[in-house]
Amino acid sequence: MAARGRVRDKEKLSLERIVDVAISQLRERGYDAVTMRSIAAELGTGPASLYAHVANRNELDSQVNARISSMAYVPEPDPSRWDEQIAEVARELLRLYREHPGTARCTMGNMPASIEALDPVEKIFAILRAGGVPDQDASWFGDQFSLHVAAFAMEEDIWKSRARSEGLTEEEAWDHIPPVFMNLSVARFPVLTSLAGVLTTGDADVRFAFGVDLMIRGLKARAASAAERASLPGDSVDAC
Amino acid sequence: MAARGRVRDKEKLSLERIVDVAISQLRERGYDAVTMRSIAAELGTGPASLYAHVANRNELDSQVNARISSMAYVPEPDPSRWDEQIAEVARELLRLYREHPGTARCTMGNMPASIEALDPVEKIFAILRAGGVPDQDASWFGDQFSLHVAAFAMEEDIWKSRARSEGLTEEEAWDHIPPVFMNLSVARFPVLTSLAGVLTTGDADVRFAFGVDLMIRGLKARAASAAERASLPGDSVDAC
DNA sequence: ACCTGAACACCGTTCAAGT
DNA sequence: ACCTGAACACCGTTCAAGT
Repeated sequence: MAARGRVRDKEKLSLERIVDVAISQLRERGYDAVTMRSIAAELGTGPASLYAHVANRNELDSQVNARISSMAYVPEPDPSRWDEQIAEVARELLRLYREHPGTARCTMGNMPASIEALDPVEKIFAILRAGGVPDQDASWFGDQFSLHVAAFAMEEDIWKSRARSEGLTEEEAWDHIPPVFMNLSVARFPVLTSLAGVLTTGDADVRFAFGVDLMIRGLKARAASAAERASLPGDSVDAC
Repeated sequence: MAARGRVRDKEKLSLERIVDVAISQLRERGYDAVTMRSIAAELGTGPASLYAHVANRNELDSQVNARISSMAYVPEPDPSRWDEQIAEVARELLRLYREHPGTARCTMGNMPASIEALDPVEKIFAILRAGGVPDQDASWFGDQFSLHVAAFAMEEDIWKSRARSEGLTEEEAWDHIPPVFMNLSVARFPVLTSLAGVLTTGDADVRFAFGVDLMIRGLKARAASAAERASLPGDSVDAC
């Protein structure tokens, strides 16, 4: 029993265990504090051992990204409410990034990640297709939508890390913002100062919902205007 | 003359010179190769000297971001074509990030940056206001729009850096993508495989224009629907 | 094939000392 | 106030050696 069950608590290294530890450390210590060495240490070995399972730090990030992505729940397509379903997916992805702080920074620059991470992507495109979104629009939307969600999560994560490293709570850090806009020169920033109140209205969730809403409404608007005349994305854009 | 003009070619350190060197190194070597030490070396001193002008690496990034942002040209508001003007601003910002590779990574997580960097922001809000966009929508749009543009530039920059570090040209790196989608299992990824052709259609500029177009159209669509009934951002979103 | 210890070539930042 | 040399406490990665 003793000679088997836990002779040593090293049960062989594997990519899976490495990613497990990486994600748990990401959550507990934040992105900057997780290193090859800290991961190796928790696994009871030296950093060199990790390189038998992962090519480098970038690939580790990519694997972390794949793991998080593969955890996303995406509903079966319901054509009558594809737009709400896309908004739901956005919230689900943000929820996952938040539940595993630090992982958003592994995502940016690592898209589309690995093949296992494509399952949720497949489902997102299934929803768009069920909703009748034209293939080309759906394709580009998937790209920009994923980027936007990841960027929001990353920015939020950096913001929180920074606040923490300055010894502030999130609320305290937030409280530093409104005065900045209030105290701007009215002569130099007439619009910004007049917007000061509204600029700092709404928490992260509201801002996120707004951004996602913009993209979904934009997609619908394109379909509507395509009904009149065939239009390319550049439409109002590559005129210049 | 010799005793004055260039006794030594160290003409006093300053934040300005440090940022100058940082940006020029960012452009030439890419984000990862620019360090406090490399900047100091080019200025003929040691890394410790920089800390008299900049608190830490994060603040240097923030200063680089401020410098780049302040270079953005934003046109005077023309109410009749505010939407095209916003698209122009997006292209101008992307152009700046591209002209100074590596700086996009200084921007993410550093918004809204410093006060000097707010001049372009003021002008963007002036265009939105001239276009009749409601204050709250304009405010949230400015936030999500800036994030989206910075994220696009950052992703592109990381992508290019990665390609370069693997000894590939951008074209070669791009060529690796289509086969990935082509060779997916049709059974597991029926939608993705059917979209393979269209997924890899369009270069970076087209994708960028598409994303920006979505956000602008979304903003207009919100105004249109607000005409019928007062609506909050959550509308189709915080139902769940 | 997998794992390891030790080393290499770096980092950002601090600090006492100089001017 | 600004600058410096030297050091501290780290990094990611490599490599010869072990199993």
